[in-house]
Amino acid sequence: MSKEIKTTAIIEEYLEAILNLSSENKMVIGARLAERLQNSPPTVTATLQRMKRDGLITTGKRKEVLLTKIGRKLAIDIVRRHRLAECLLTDIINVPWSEVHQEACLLEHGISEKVMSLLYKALGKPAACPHGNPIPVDDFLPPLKGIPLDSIPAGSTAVIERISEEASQLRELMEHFEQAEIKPGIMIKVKEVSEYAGTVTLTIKNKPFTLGTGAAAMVWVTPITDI
Amino acid sequence: MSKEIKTTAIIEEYLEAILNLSSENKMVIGARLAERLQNSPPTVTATLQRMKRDGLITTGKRKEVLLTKIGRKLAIDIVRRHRLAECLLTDIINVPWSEVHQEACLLEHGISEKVMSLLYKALGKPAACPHGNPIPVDDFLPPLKGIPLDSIPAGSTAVIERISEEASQLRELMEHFEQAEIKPGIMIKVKEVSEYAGTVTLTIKNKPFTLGTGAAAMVWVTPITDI
DNA sequence: GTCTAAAATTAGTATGTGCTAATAGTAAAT
DNA sequence: ATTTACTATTAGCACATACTAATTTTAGAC
Repeated sequence: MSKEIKTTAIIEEYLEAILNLSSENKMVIGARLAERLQNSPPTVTATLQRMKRDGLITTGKRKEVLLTKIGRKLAIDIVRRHRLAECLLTDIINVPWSEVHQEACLLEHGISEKVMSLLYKALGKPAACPHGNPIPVDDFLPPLKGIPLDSIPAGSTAVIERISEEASQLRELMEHFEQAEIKPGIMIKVKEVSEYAGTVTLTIKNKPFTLGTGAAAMVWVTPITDI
Repeated sequence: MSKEIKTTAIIEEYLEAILNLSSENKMVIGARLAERLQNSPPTVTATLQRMKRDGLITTGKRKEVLLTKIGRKLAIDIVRRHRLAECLLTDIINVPWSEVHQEACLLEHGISEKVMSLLYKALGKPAACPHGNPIPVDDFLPPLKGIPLDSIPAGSTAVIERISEEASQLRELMEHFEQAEIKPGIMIKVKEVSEYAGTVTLTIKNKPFTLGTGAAAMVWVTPITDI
C-alpha cells in the first residue's frame, strides 16, 4: 500500500545512468547524461524536469543531479535488475560476454519485482554481474572494490576486479577485452606504463596486450602484494 | 540488409493480440482488440491506423483486421518470443504456472532476435509453451491441435492439449486451473454436460471439478479413443 | 574581471500513446 | 423498414519523448 511509483523504461534508463555515473565518482550533470543516453541536451533537460517534478531527483547549486531517497531506491532496483539480467544472459542463455550489457539494457525493463526475486534465487544469489559489478541486495548497493588499472605502476601484479559500466556499453572495446580475456578474476601483470604515449602494456597469461589509459581507467583491479 | 522494421511494445501487443484472436478463429475487429488490450475504442482506431500506414495490416470490407505478410511475420515473431519467455519463466526462474503469461507480456518486448535464438537452444528447442501453445519456428506458426472441452460429450476421456491465450490472461481462472491441475498433458474424464446450467463437470485424478462452458471453451483437449 | 568554452535552457515542432464525449455507421432483430 | 445494439470514428485534449536552432547561463582560463 505504499509506493506505487510508475517509472517508464526511459526514466529507468536515466536513473540507472545517474547511479552509475555517481558510483564512478563522476559529477552527474546533464551533459554527461546526454552522452551516455545518446539524447540531445534539450531532451535531457526536459526529462530531468519531469524526474524532479516526480520527486526522483533534486539538483544542487552547480546543477548536479542528486537522487532523492525514492530515486536512489528505484535506481538501485533497476541496477539490480540489469545485473541479474546479465547473469541470466551469461549463465543460462549463453550470450557472449561482450554483448550481455546491451541485451540486459533491453531486458531489464521487463523484469517485475517478483521475477527479479525468483531469478535471484534461481541463479544462486550471485554477488556480481559478469563484468564484476556488485549486485545490490535489499536497497543496498555494495561499494566498488579495487583501483583503476591506469593508476598502478609498472611491474605490479593484480587481479581484475571489474569492468566499469561505462566500458560495458562500448561494444568494440568489450569485444577487444573478450578476445584478450580481460575479465573479472583474471590475473594480469603491468609490463609498462608509457605516460606520454598514454598506454598501459599488460601481460595476460603470458600474452602481451596494450591499452590506452582511457580504456585502462575502466578496468578496476586489486593489486597483489606478495608478502 | 532488408527489413529494419521498428515496432514499439504497443505495436507488438497489437500484433500479438491480432494473431492470437485469429488463431482462435475469431473475427478480429477493433472492439475485440479494445477488450483484450484494455484500450478505449478511439485508441484502438488510432493505433490500427498507424499500423495500416506502416504496412502491418489491412482491413476488409467488414472492417476486419488482416495482417499483411510483414505484419504476420512480425506477429509470429512476437508470439514466439512470448512463448519462449514463458518457458524460461517456468523452467528456469520457477514462476508459478498461473503467472507466467503476465510476466511474459512484460519480458517479451526486451528479447532481441539474437537472445531469442540462443534462448531457444538453451531451453532445448521446446515445441510448446507451458500452456501447451505451440512455439513458432522459422516464421511458421504450427496449427493448433485438439477441440474445445465444451464440445465433447459426457463420458469422454481426453488429454488436455492446451489452454488458450485468452484464458492465460485471466489470472483468477488460471489460479483455479492451477489448483485443479488443469494443464497440458493431464487426462480428464467428462462426467456431465449440463446444457441449461452451462456447466461441464470433469474428473481429474478422481477429483470432480466443474467449469462453466465459457471457461471450458478455453481448454482444448484431444479425446482418447479406446480401440 | 573579462573572455571563452561548456552547459543549460527556450522556443518551436513532431509523433506515439492514451483518454472522454459526441457522432456516425452497421448489423441484427422485430 | 425501423429500432436497437454494437461498432467505429471524429473532435478535442493531455502528456511523454524526441529533435533542431537559437539563446542564455555558468565556469574556467587568462
